[in-house]
Amino acid sequence: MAEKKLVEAITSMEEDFAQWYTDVVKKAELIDYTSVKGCMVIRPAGYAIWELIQKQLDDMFKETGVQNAYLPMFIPESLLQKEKDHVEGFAPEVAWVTHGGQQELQERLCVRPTSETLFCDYYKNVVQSYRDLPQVLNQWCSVVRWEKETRPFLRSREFLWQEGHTAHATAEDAEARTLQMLNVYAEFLEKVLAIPVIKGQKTEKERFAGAVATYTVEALMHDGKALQSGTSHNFGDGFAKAFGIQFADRDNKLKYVHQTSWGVSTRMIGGLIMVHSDNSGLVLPPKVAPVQVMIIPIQQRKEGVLEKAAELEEMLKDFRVKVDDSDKSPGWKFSEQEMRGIPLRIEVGPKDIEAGKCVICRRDTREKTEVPFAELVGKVKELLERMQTEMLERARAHRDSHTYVAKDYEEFKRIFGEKTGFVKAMWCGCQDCEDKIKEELSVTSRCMPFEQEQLSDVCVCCGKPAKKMVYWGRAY
RNA sequence: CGGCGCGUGGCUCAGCUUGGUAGAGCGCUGCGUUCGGGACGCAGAGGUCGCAGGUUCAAAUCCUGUCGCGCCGACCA
Repeated sequence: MAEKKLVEAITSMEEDFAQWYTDVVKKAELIDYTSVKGCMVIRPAGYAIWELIQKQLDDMFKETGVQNAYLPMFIPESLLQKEKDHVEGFAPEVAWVTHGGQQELQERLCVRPTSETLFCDYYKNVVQSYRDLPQVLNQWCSVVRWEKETRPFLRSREFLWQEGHTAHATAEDAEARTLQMLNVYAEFLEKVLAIPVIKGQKTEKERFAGAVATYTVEALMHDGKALQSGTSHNFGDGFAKAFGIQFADRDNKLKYVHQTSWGVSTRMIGGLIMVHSDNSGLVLPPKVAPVQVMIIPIQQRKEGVLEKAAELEEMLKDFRVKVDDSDKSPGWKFSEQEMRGIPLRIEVGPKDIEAGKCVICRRDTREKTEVPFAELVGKVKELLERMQTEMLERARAHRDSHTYVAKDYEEFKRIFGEKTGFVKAMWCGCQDCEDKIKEELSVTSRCMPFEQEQLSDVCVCCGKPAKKMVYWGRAY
């Protein structure tokens, strides 16, 4: 049976994907616009998702020895300019503070677009000996990048994120940490957000400003576009040299530290929406659903109905559960539950109470199950777990069925002309080919995956000997 | 920064061409009837029409300027 469209207020994704996205975000009450372009109110429903992300990710960080800290929001211009590539990368989009009250500042301050320079300035002071290493710090904060085009969660001028910054005694330690954090991101995205990712390295063209290597986790959205969902950078000793971060090693020689940084942002919430949601609204994986179960009483004014609903709520208190006892009609409540992406809905009315059971309806499949009250807790647990796994499986199946292989440029062009998704193709390693592909097809290299395949011996673009297999795609 | 579109109750918009008492639907408040996929009746509240000039007896409407927002490009998480 075709999917029944129940909510007229949401534009269908087939009709207009961008509008669908905006509708879902608004209807689920995740954000509200404000009078400043690109600056969003993250409403309670949206912020609760972020809190669940933060909590689970923060736990994973700490298991690897990360400590949290907080550094200032302002960076003096002179500090920002110490690392040349870095400042060139970010200068076009920084916001500046020029006045304190009425008085013009002697040195203007940039609102952090990222905090490498501040961490460097700090590490320069606290790192003296190899005994002070490694430094493994993270901060949860907001950063500002003055984007021209903005979209809720995907690209806002101020956004929430975490940025980890580490300093190590050796290049090997720094590289190991860079990859370790990338793996944490990949695991988090798959296990918690149910978003499958491709792990790999960015090409030189797509690398972070000032990094020697940038690793990424790339996800495929429902419309076939790619979303860079998390990055981890190895800076080598470039920043250390620019900022003078040196330590005395065991051999009593003065050496520069090797650094990394890694971050994910509220952008992941945008990914969550574009991977799982449907034409009825938001669909959330249970692990990041602020409300996992909504109990909807039917004919709630009849004696015993609300009492039963409260009883079920108490039985389910180990889950994030709520009762919708507002005086809206049941149909309204069903639609609300769906727009807000609440994984499970329990319907309970006089008929059920008499029969000693209730109805559970899954958000993702809309599958309804009748469950005796005595089996409710076990069934809810089972359904939430199943939903979490099946959402990942479905997303993976979608990604795999939208991943293509191209062996020559004609095929490459034809695929991007006809389809949307990832295309795996060989690459010679030169930026000219990347530029040409971007120019002609608006397609960029997403990453050189860790899992390499030898699809052919020559570059898909120029025909010269190939160095790497690359995932290509159109990106958000 | 270029292209397109839009600023009128909380929301979506009509009214503007041709100047003349600010409208509708939804939402909101109260009361009553309803309740297994966005129920209904009755009674209410709510707007200096983005902002600033100008034209006019009279401006949401015409003119000039300005600010802001959304979408699409280029650039970027």
